[in-house]
Amino acid sequence: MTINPADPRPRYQQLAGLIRDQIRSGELPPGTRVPTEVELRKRYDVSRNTVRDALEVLRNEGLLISSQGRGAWVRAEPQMRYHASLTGSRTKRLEAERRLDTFGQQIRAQGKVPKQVSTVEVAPAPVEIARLLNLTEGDQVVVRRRVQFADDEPLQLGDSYYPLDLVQGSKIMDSADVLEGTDQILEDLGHTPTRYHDQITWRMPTAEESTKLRLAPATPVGRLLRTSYDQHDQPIEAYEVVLPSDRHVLVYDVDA
Amino acid sequence: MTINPADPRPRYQQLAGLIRDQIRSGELPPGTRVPTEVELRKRYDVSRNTVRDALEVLRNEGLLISSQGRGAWVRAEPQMRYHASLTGSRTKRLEAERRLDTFGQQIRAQGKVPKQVSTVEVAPAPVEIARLLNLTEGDQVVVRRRVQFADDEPLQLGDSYYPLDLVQGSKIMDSADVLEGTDQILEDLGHTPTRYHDQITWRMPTAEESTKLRLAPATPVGRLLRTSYDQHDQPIEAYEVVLPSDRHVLVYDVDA
DNA sequence: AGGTATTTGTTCGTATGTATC
DNA sequence: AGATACATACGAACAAATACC
Repeated sequence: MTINPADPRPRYQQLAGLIRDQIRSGELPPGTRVPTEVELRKRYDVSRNTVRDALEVLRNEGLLISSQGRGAWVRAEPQMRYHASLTGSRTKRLEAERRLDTFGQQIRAQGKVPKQVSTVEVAPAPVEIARLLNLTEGDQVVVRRRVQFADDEPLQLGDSYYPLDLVQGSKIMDSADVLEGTDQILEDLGHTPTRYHDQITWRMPTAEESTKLRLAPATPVGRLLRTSYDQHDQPIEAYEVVLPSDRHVLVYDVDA
Repeated sequence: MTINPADPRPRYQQLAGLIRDQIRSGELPPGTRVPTEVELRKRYDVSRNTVRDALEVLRNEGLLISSQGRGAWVRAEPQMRYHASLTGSRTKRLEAERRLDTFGQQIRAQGKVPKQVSTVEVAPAPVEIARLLNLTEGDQVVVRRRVQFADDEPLQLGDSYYPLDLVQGSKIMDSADVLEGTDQILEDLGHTPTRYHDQITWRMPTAEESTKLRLAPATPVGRLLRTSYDQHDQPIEAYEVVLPSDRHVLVYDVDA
């Protein structure tokens, strides 16, 4: 594999393509060191700047991470698997069917130490949330915001919204960690979650998210917006999680 | 506002910051032409390459669009959103994921004209696909690749992989559009899809995806990898869709 | 602890190509 | 056709961070 001057694509794009293929094929597995700029320069007979342009393309695709004085590496695969749902007959309910809220258990199951920093406030509902919870824009909601860590690495940002009159005075309004899980508390209040409605989108992070989650450049985030309904089919919670692409996979099992 | 050599940040980052602020403040509204590289070079007294590095940063953030011979502009706001899966009322059925294959119906339902360009080939299975289909790496699979459009706007890239001995000689190997849907054909072959296993990730697009999907810079893509299982719980298809963030929302309804 | 080599990051200069006006 | 503007590509030098002895 070499750079072909007759190829209509620019050299740096060709080179980016060659390296990308090596990553895809497994020839350069996640975590591997990429040859240095000088080595690539020799191997493909282009200038160092052209090598740099190629690597820049791959950095922007999120395939590589580089750091000054050390080198460049193929970015590692996501570690955290979210079994967001597990339904149905054949698989009955495995332990995977858990509220995302019970974050600690999922992290411990993966051999890591969970930590979270929570705040609770009462605020007017944002439009989108109000609509999901059948409220009028500006109605008060209780917001629990959490930054969640595994082994002191930030993993995700999770905000839960509850209609104020539903949870007023309950433990949910306590910013301390709720060990039994918020679902249990909702159930104690007479609202058992029976179904979820999930909307998944993805985008580039805001500067704030970037900081809080310590994101590498070119790391997009996923957004899972889950609405929970109780036994009367009333919406009782809207849960928004922001998930860095390099740390998560969402998994759904669905019956046809 | 000028570049300050004493500032610890590199010049191109400073310049990117200055221009970014002008965009944020509305001084450079969406759609406005950005000064040419040569003008910026004079105004801020840096080299043209440094100006280019700054503009590159902003292009990667999605704030600018440039085109050769014409100039650079502040990017205008995005367009339409497409629900990759539509949900109606609440039902037990997980209608979240009707087959994405029945692409045409969904598009027509939104008053748009569907179109798709398909190719079919037989190729060795990539590692990840082989694993999902219970094959050995390198085993042959049939690959149906589609670029799907709505009103001549590209919406998504969808590749289906089938074990070769399962579909050999069937209509699936015909690159013509399969009007009844590939699920129907699989059923005719004695394999009824009964459950799906979905994995969702997101990342930055490759240059090729960017071109095929006509993506604006800094538009991340979602990737849905769906494995279908038949009545004997044998994997019969792996389906990979690449979905631009500005055109899709994934929706799942899940029973607790 | 200290110094040197290595490696990526920044910045300039320069030339040429290609698309657009 | 000519001018303008962005794109590609090379060379060069130095800075900054890291690794190694």
